[in-house]
This record gives sequence, structure tokens and C-alpha cells, in this order.
Amino acid sequence: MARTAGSVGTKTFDEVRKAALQLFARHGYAAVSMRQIAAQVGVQAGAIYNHFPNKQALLADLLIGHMRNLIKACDEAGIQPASPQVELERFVRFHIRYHIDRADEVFIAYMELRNLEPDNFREVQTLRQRYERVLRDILRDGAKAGVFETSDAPVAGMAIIAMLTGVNTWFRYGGRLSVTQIEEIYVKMVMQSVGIFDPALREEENA
Amino acid sequence: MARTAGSVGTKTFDEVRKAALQLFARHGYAAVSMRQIAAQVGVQAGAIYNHFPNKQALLADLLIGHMRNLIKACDEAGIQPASPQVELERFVRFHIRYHIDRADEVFIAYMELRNLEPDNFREVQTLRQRYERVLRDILRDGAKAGVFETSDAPVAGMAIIAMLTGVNTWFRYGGRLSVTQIEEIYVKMVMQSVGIFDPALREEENA
Amino acid sequence: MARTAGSVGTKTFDEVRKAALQLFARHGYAAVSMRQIAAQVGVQAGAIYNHFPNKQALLADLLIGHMRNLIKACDEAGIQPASPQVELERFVRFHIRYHIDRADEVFIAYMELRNLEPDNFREVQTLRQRYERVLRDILRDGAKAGVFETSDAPVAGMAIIAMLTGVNTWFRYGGRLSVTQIEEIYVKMVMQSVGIFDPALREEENA
Amino acid sequence: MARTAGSVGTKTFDEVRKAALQLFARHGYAAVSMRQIAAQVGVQAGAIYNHFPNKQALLADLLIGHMRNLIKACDEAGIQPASPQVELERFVRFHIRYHIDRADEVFIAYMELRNLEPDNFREVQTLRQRYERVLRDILRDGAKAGVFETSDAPVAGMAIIAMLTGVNTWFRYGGRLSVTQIEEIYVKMVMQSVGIFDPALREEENA
DNA sequence: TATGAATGAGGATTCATTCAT
DNA sequence: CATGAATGAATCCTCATTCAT
Repeated sequence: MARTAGSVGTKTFDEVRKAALQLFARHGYAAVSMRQIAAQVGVQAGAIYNHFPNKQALLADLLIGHMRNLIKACDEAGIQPASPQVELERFVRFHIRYHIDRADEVFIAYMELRNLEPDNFREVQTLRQRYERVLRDILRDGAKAGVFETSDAPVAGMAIIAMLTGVNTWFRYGGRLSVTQIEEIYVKMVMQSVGIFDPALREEENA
Repeated sequence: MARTAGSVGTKTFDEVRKAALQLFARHGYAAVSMRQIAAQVGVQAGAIYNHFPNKQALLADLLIGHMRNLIKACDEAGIQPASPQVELERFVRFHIRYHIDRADEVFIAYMELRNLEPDNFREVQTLRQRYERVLRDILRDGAKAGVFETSDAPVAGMAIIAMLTGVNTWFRYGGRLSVTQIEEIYVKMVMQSVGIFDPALREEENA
Repeated sequence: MARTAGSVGTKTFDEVRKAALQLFARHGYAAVSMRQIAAQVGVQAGAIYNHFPNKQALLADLLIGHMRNLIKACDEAGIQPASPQVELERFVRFHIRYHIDRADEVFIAYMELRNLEPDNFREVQTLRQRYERVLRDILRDGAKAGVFETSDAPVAGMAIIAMLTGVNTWFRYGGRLSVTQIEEIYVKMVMQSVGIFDPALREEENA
Repeated sequence: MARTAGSVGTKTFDEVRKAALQLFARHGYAAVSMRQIAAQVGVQAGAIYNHFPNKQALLADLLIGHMRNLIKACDEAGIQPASPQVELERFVRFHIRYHIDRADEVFIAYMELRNLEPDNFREVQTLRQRYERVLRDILRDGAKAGVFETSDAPVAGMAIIAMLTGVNTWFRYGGRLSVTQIEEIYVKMVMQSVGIFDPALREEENA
């Protein structure tokens, strides 16, 4: 009589998460009510509390879960070890591809930070810094090795992250450009922004 | 019945605007109550309705006002006419300097768009596109003239705007870098990102 | 245009207090909703919050107010100074008469103590002890003077207070006995309980 | 189908009763949730419904059970037959001793009466009156026989019950006085309150 | 028996807004 | 202009109870 994997029990939990993600992304945490989330799941508001102790925990679960998944995917993306140029290119491709498919998660991870209670906020910040350090380390190594023309690795890191993540503000599937084309455009701009012009110095990959 | 400059009665209006700007930026439109705004001004909630018909009008006033001011300042910044390289550099400097001093306005102009009712939303979007077209035109002209190495002007424009505006997420006065230093870093990264490497091709300006 | 004394404004405040007193006494603090109180006043629940910050404050206001009034009335009852016998008799008469007309206040002052938050609880306890000390001091003086046959003034005090206050559990106007008759019965029992038998030793008063 | 003494399955029933007793006494019936009771037992809320049909039945069970036990103990206390003086003294000693060890039961038997539904309320009232008649009959007999100086047996009965039961409001084990000492104080006060002064007229007992 | 998930109602409180003064 | 009191709807969350497993 064991519960079949994926059966009832976990089903509502997952659906609540999904509904909350979508609604928070669309209208903002503060503007979404537990009733709306419940309605989208097809359940009464009280039922949510069998799975999450409160609204804040739902938000925290989404944000922290997103950051953990991002870091795990980054670790497994095979970015290192390689030359700084190659690592930077791999990072850009990873970031674009990972973020473009998780528009809602990325959006709330930036927008709803201020709605996290202090402990949850700290946890997300710590995770975010861990991710951003990957890029900063690449930039620092490249600068030290003289292959990047960056006057300030931390600022360059923030600038590149902002540029890349910005893709989510305008990209929609079915538009003028494919993900691959977009990826190429951003790779080129980022590489140039740190002084790498010759495509020959870069890795050839496309997937 | 236009408000006489500096006349009595204008004081509360301005203070409500200021308080709302700060509170919306800090906590988000949906999470801020009229009572909070009123309290910050030192007035009862009802008094706000002598100056703004409702909460939405307050938000719209802030966002539309911000976009109009931005466009006006941009028009008066003397960016054009010049060579694409020079215009781009001027645009970057203008954008950084203008935005770095208006963190709250910039923040809500991005964050609270979704809380605008349709008419107000359209107006802000129209203004924003008008501003962004300044950059896109520069990029298109430079690409056409063969001085920028950009494969896609619209995407490059979005990328550059995202990169530049991102400065507000981390910049604080009194930090490691001065505004001027930051400006130089961003100018260099943006120029390089579109293929301009030789500083000699750029204008010398600092203020 | 000044508000007429006792007009609107203070009216709702007083009516809320009165309704809450009655409902708390009848059903208990925890079992009464703000909506019920509001309904009894003929107002929406939210309106109560213009007069009391929350439900707890309403309870605290009732209990603390009751204790303060009791102490004030006791101070003004002219119990002291006199011989211990006379003071005791006066105290009994005061207590019976005061409590019999304030059944609701007395009831909740005992029943709802546990629903007070710590600070409010302490305040009420302090006031209660101040009142009960009046009786204890009379008993102690009488014992010291050898006119009361009490082995333990504090216990005797608790016992007498309990006996007297118990009148509220059964007394109803229009019953078999008048307040004056009840007063006489209790005076006699209390005086005897501390060893005073001869009515000649007691004061003659009736009002 | 009567529950076999000590049989399995009875454990949860008893623990629920015990937990409810404690929690109702501490926080009041209306303020205690089935979940709290269940948590104290270490069980889910639903499990309680295997033993009690609903929350009201739990309360009724506690109150009616208490009253039945009290009456049974009173019947078996060997109060009658004896002279009114001796019977009164025996009653006082029984009441004090029985009540002082059942603080929670006594407390809720007074406090939660109003939360009983009509049928349960009537049953408890009937039982209570049966118990209180024991004292009233003693007082009436004593008055008729001219050994008690009571002008009104019913009122005297209420007064004495209130005085005695009041001991629970302040008594705590480990305090200044032992149960036996307290018993003596109350015996003396009660006997005197009905006019019996000479200890020689009283029974000598202590246990 | 016990669980865990669900319901539907209701809890205290807050909200944007109105309006007589 | 500003106040303070009011409304009616909505907020998050908890409740007693049910029921399939």
C-alpha cells in the first residue's frame, strides 16, 4: 500500500509550487493571495497549509530551490577547467541557456528578494554570491593572465550578469531569433567587452 | 488652477510623491498601504485623496513622470549629432550618470510596470521605447557605417541597456569606486562589446 | 463646530466597550469574535479598530478599567479609620454592594485573566492585590488586637473574598431576597467566621 | 463492549482525556484546538475522532465524569449520619481534600459550564445541585435543630461552597501551609460562620 | 486505529476609499 | 485641506470535522 511515486500527496505540493511560481512571477508576491494560488490548483486555500506552513515559506522554497538548482546545474555544466577565454564562453552559454528556460524563476529570484524574511534573504544572497563568484573568478584569472582587458573584475562581473540576465526581459519563444542565435550574439558581445576579439581564440561549440 | 510654483498646498503633494516613491521602491507597490505613505508624510490617509484620486494614480504619476524627465534630460544631453562612436560613448555616460542618482525611480520603473493599469502601462511603455530607440538608432547607424561590429542592433541595444541599468543593483555612494571610475569602466566595456577598442577613436570627456 | 460632548466619536468607543463586556461575560473572550461585537454595536468589524488596536487591548481595557474603578470606589467608601470590627463590616457591605451590580465586570475579571498577555496580566494582578490587601490589613490588625479569632490572616482574606464574590454566581434581581437582606446574611457570616458574634459590637448601618 | 480495564486502545482514549483536561483548564475550551490536544498526545487530530465523536463530547465527558466522581466520593465519605455539627465538619474536610487535588477538573467544571450544549449543561447542573444539596440539608437540619445560627440555609450553602472552592485559586503544593493546616483553618471559619464556636462540640479527626 | 490531506466556515486584522465635519 | 470614523471587501491563517488509505 505504499504510495506510488508521484501519486497523490506529492501532487498537490508540486502543483502549489507551480501555481505560486507562475502567479508570483506574473503579479508579484504581495499581490497574490493564497486563495488565488489554491484556485489555480483547484483546491481550498486551507489545503495549501498542509504542504507549506505559510506564504513566506512558499516564496522561500521557490527562491532557495531555484538558486540551488542553478548552482547544481552550473557545477555540472563542465565549465572548468579550461583557459579563461574558454571558461568565460562556456559560462555565457550556460547562463543564457539555463535562464532563458526559467523565466519565472529568474524573475522572482530578482524581484521578490525584498519580500523574503531576513533568514531566507540571507540564504538566497549567499547562494547567489556563490554563483556569481564563478564568473568573477574566471574574470580575475583572465585579467591576471593578461588575456582579458578588464580594469575591474567585480564590476565587470556584475555588468556581464546584468547583460545576460536581461535577455529574459524581452525573449519570447517563436520570435525573430532562435536561442542559438541569441546565444551567439551574447557570447560575442561579452567576449568583446573583456577584449577578446578573435573568434579563433574561442571554443567551437553550438548545442 | 495650475499649481503655482511654491504655493502652499503643494507641499503635501510633493511629500506624498516623495514618500510613495521611497516606500514603493523599498517594499513594492502592492505591499505599501496608503496609511503608510500618509504616516511617513505625517498626515492621515484621507488627506492623500486631496492630491491624488487613488493609489494607482500615484504610481502612474511617479512612473510617467520619471520617464518624461529621463527623455527630457536625454534630449538636452547633447548626444547628437556626432559620429556613432562618440554618440554611443555620450549615451553611456549620460545613462550611467542619470540613473545612478535616481535609484528609486529607476527601480520602480522596472519593478512596478505590472501594477500599472492598461492605459498607464501603455504610456510608460511608449516612453520607454522612445528612450531606448535613441540607443538603437546609434547602434544601427554605427553598424550601417561599418564602425560597430554588431550582428543585431536591437539585441545589442537591450543587452547594453540591461548592463548599464544593472549598475543600480550594486552601486552605493561611499563604496570602493567613484561614479567617474564606474563610468569609465562601463564606457570601456560597452565600446568594446560593439567592437571599438582603440580609445583614440573616442571622445575625451570626464565631467 | 467642536464636537458636542458625548456625541459621535466617543459614542462608538463606549458602545464597543459595553458590547464586548456583555459578550465576553456571556460567552468568554476566546469564543467571541470581533464581528459579533461589531454587530451588537451596529457597525462593521473594521470600525472597532478605530478605537482599539486589537482584541486583546479591548479585554485589557475592560479588566484594568474595572480594577481601577473598584479601587477608587473602595478608597472613597470611607471604610477607614475605625475599629477592625467596624472596618471589616464596612468592607463586606462595600464589596457585596459594589460587586452585585457589576456582575459582568466581576465575572470576566476572574474568568479572562488567563487570556491577558503578560504585561496586562501583571497590571491586573497588581491592582487586584492592592484591593485584597485592604481586607488582609483589616484582618491582620484585628488579629493583632485580639478581637478577631483568625489563625491566618492571608488565608482568611482569600476565604472571605471568595465567599463574598460568590454571591454573583447565584444572585439575580427579583429573586427571593433583596440586596439588603443578602448583605445582612453575608455580614453576619463573615463576622462570625472571624469570631465576632455579638451584633452589639457592630456598627448599625443599612443603606 | 465495555472497555476492558487496561486493554489496548484505551491508552489513547485516556491520554486524550488527560490532555484535554489540562489544556482546557489552562487555556479554556474555546481557545484549545483539537490539533493541540492531539499534539500533546502525540497523535494526529483525526485520531481523536476514533474515541470522541466531537470536541463538545470531550468537554461533556470531562465535566460529567468529574461531577459523578465527586458525588460518588461524597457518598462514600461517611459524612452521614451524625449530628449537624459533625456532618458539617466532615463535609468541609471532604470538600477541601477532594477539591485541592483536582484543581483542573474543578476549574473547568466552573469555567466551561457555558460552553456546554443545553443537554450536557442540564446534566451537569443536576449533578451539581445534587452535591450541593448535601451541604444545604446539613445546614437546614442544623438550623431546624437550633444548633446553627443561620438565617438562610440556601444562601449559607452557596457562601460556604464558594469559600471552600476558592481554595483552588491560590493553593499550590509546597507553599507555606500543608493541606492539613489549610483544612483546619477552613473548618474553623466555616463552623464559626454558622455559629459553632466551641471546638469541643466538634469531632476530632485529622487524616 | 491512525494518518494526512481535504473542506468550508470563520478567525483577527488590514485595506483603499468615502465623507461629514 | 485635513481629520477621524466608517465601510465592505479582502488578507493570511486556523478550525472542527471528514474520509480514503
